[in-house]
Amino acid sequence: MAKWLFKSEPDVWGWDAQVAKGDAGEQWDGVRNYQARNNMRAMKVGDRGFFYHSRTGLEIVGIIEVCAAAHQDSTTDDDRWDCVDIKAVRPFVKPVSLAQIKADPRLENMALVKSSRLSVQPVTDEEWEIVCALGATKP
DNA sequence: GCCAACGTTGGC
DNA sequence: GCCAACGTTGGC
Repeated sequence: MAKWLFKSEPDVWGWDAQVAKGDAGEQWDGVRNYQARNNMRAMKVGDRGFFYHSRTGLEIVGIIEVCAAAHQDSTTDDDRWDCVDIKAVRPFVKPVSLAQIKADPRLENMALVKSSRLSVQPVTDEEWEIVCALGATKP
């Protein structure tokens, strides 16, 4: 099962808003970047991902699960843009900050560090385990 | 709020 | 198909 990372500015759409949606989840709309879209098209129901707060927060705050495969982004009529639905699984016991990730040599190749502007990113199984351990949270 | 890095657009 | 100009993102 593949692992991913979703970035959002908490002022726009944060972890609390995601949790409030419950198991129904919410579409991860508004992505207008081909690489991010392609990542979403590669997702399968049941895949898990990290939820990262960008700009304000700068930390991974929880784990989400993909609950619907890629479909048309309903916020646009442009059929180039797809999105998946995700739901909150559990919060991190200890949020993992960007500074922590940058300081850990095992995580130096994370897309979060290397391609900081990509809003939907793949995460390797190894990175997944390390970050969950840092967050004191069950993967 | 600033600005560097990146992606996209559009003229040629 | 190149590349300059522009807009957006996101760390600081």
